[in-house]
Amino acid sequence: MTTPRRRGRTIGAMSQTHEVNPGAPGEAESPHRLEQQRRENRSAIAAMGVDPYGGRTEGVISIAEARARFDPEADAAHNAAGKAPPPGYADRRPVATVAGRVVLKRDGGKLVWMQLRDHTSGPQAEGEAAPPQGLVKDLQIAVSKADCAGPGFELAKYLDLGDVVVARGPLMRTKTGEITVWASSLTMAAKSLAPPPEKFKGLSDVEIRYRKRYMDLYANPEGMAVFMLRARLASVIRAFLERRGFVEVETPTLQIQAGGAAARPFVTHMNALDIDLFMRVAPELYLKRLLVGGMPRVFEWSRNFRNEGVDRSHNPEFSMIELYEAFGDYGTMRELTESLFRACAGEVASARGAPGDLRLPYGEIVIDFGRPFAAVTYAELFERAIGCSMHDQPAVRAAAEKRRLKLKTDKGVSLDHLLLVQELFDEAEASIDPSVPTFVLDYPAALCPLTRPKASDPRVAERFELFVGGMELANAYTELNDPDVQEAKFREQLAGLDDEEATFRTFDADFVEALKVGMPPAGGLGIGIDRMMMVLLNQRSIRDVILFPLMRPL
RNA sequence: GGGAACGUAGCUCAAUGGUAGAGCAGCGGCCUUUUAAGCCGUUGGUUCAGGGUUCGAGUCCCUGCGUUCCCA
Repeated sequence: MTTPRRRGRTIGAMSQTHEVNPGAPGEAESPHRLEQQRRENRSAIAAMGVDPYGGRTEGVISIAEARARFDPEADAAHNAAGKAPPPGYADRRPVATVAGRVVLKRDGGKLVWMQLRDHTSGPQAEGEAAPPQGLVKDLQIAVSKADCAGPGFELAKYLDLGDVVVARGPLMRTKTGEITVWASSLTMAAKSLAPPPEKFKGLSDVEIRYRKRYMDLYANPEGMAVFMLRARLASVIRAFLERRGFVEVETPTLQIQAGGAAARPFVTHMNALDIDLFMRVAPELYLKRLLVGGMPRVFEWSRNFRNEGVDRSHNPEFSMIELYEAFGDYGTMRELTESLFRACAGEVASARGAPGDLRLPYGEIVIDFGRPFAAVTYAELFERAIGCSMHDQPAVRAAAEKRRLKLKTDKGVSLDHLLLVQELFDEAEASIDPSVPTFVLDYPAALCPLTRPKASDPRVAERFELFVGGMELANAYTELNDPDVQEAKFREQLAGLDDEEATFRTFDADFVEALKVGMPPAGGLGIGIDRMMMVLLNQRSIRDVILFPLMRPL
């Protein structure tokens, strides 16, 4: 067989399996010319006897690991030995096997340079101190005609940007100072038939980044860094909760009734039983059943589904940590929340290379998770922002009028005092300093019917919300455990529903049955994980912390 | 739900209503220490889709599709 000498030249008489595939379906749309050229290069590689799609490979280490293994002394000794090493000289340079995508290629004739990227690496532009947080610089490999065994050198000539290769060789430093794998072998792991994004500017079209995350992750390593860190934070959260005795459980995602939150559910249908089912909007009512059963501390990493709008801080499916602690209350939840955020911020600080510095950037601001979180009661915040007591009914109505809020419902019914308070409270929320994590405590009892009122003042419920970066990130309660009170509140809620809401909100009789069995007093907490990640990882949109956000089909 | 902006080569972006361009990628050539390698040559377009105005539309108007931002 003739070994191809130059890339791109048409290869004749090939018997390999990876020739251009004329039998592919959809003949009407012939491959793009760039894809066609890559198919030809694939054929050329196959003609060398190299499988363009590789196979099992032992001993591959990450690029970060390879960089860490570089030994300056062994490299210096090797250089000192010169081209004619003295007898008895042994090359002590560590040998690394690395795998990655070819993101840059410089063909110098008989010496081909490439930059390999994996999940631990990214580009380091001139003048920049380091690649994005948590990543090392892409690793250079050199493929020399003289030193690379087998078809490796010829293979290098035919590689396209975006191909995945495996290189093995000693770790050395070039005379310009760059740590490099001087390849003794080079094999193919995957041929990329798709034209790659711009090699320097990456992929900046946000729509393509969300729709084709597989391109985004390698073209924009800062995105990779976000998702790798998100995964580490998930581990931190689980470890934190387990250390405190919480048990991770899984409860139904498909529910007969979508309870636990006032949100519009997705509806689906089960054929076998011929019933409609709802995707859960919250795991709450099942987790509380577990407290009844005797599990003292439970949490669920819950994917919730809410059939509502999509914007910068809402995706129809989102992750929430929900947890319940028997014999706790919203005070124990507050301590837990603050400690958990601090633990996560600490992990981010370490990844940023500044362990212990919990001042994390978020857009234009810096959020300090190291200082004690601020706390203010609902009533105080209301009065400070609106200028009157929330209990002063005429003043509240006047404040609402002044702000041209609508004072009547669509049906012309005059809005109740507490609803006006609630409307005005949006303005109070907006007045919270986004750079200071702030607990808002003690909501009006009438606004949270599933929460236990304060013994000292039944007008307020033992509930808090945590605001960070201008978003509500957490919500906690002292849970109601009196079945009769719970049932009455449920019925009261249902009575106020319009016809549309009533179709998917029904009375959860079994949950009341469970409370009759007896649920210990408990604190409950929900944390919006995606929003929490936005704040910790400095991402402006929820779509930047969700791998595959919902996109309208094209 | 209301308002605004954007959609041009594989990617990143230009183009007063008047011949659709550049950089990168690609293709051909040279090169064994390159660094977004370099040098010479070169290919590549249904300007999101569909209507309309005009002698002439990437550009102006309308509708649709998609995305982003602001507001509620």
